[in-house]
Amino acid sequence: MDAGKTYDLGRCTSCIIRRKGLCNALKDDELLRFRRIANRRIYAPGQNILQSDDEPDFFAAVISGVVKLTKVLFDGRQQVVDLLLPVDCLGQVFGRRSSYYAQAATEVELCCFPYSGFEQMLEYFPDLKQRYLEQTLDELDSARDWMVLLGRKTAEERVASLLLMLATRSTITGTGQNGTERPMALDLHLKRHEIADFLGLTYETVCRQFTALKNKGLIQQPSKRRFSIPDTKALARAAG
Amino acid sequence: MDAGKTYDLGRCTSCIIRRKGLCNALKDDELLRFRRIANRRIYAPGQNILQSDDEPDFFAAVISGVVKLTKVLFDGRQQVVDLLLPVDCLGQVFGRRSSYYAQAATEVELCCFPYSGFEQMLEYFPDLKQRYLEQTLDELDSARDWMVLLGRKTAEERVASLLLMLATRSTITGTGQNGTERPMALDLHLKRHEIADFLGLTYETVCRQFTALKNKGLIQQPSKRRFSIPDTKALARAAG
DNA sequence: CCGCCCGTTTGAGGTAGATCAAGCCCAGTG
DNA sequence: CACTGGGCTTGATCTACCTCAAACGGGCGG
Repeated sequence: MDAGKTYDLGRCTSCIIRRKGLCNALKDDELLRFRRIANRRIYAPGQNILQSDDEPDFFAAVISGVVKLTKVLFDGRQQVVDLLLPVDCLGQVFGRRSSYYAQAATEVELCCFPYSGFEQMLEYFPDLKQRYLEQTLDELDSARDWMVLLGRKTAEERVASLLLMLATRSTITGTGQNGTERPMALDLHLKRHEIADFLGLTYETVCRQFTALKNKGLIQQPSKRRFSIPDTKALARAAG
Repeated sequence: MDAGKTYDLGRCTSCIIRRKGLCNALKDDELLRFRRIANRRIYAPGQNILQSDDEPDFFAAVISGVVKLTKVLFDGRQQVVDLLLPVDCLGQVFGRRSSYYAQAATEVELCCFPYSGFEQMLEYFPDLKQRYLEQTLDELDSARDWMVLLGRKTAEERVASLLLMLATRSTITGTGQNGTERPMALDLHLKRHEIADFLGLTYETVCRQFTALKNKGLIQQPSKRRFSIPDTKALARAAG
């Protein structure tokens, strides 16, 4: 660990994903080299990050905000295939080209690396590649879970699943310091229309399911975008 | 390449996936070591390869046949999340546990490795890990394509997409030696019910869409399980 | 403060696909 | 050969969700 020696890691030191993202696979001295090729970018809500036919130019980690990955059919039908939250990664390495659109759903801050540099780092630091592999395997798992949702769940189950997933991941929640249940909460920055495109529904249906869940007492809405989940288990049951 | 030297690679020499599977990342002398920990298994159609709650015991590559990966909801609703064809891999590395069922859809031949051995090999041969990473990224891409199908495509588009996908992958086709179009064909070993679970439909709907596609002349059925596609472009259009 | 616009909600009616229910085909078996 | 059972096909009806439409609400510029 090269104990005692310190490095000027600048913004990396205080970076909120330092201990969770890909870069956690790197020791401080290694990170230094990584940092040299990194630069941060900010995107406004709704702004495009990648077009389907763009020349790929960078690989990035999400630092804050939510990025929507969508695919679109010839006639405009859209499907959101992933929501990237802080720590998640974005970009096609190894020259692969597949047609996503990446769009900022909220204000988004990215930590970007040019492809070539990132690929060299993967080669150079086996732990980094290992980490990236495991992260990819996780994404594959959750994509498959989502396939179950899209193929087999009812509208209500889909909405419940989404809320549960977001509440679990975006842990605004105080997650009971004693480990016990405690109402979870989340801020929903997605429009009804975006939610619909993620769940394979129309926005009207999403709307109706929201009010249905509220009427059943499974969710509450203390403020405009804040939702809270009084009974996680019950919502999980409703989600299948 | 250690030219001139030959190794007793036994069955690996003639293995049909040697040049396409993960093991293609290994040189002959490396493969020798790989082979030592491998053993082949045959499964009968319908036989379970992995249960959701099994202790994971091996990692495997498909040599022949089709393996169905399915997830199932508490009340029995099923979703096939992937079809593994020759070259594809099966198994959860790095101690990850996620609840699939893997079932032989046809007679299946697997090339199996104990987890521990396989993980050591990954560590030891960077090219192997690289190859595995790329294969995983490919699977993620196709999972996402399938999400579009499940979330946004009509029944007819789904069936057309499946046929197209299988025809493309299982290349029975003579793919016109001059590169020109030529009717593609495929053998369908899946039951209507399994197809339905892959497409997020019921088997009756799948049935109706098959006859609809036949009536439109988009597919033909020369024999019981053989299908042929007279005009690939037209079917692709119907698939979205 | 008004009015506009964008997103949301709610209603009424239509439809793709699910569900329920018969027959059919054919391979395997006695 | 008839019998049986599993899978396939087709028909009739039902319904969850889509579509179309109208009203609502609140943030923002003038």
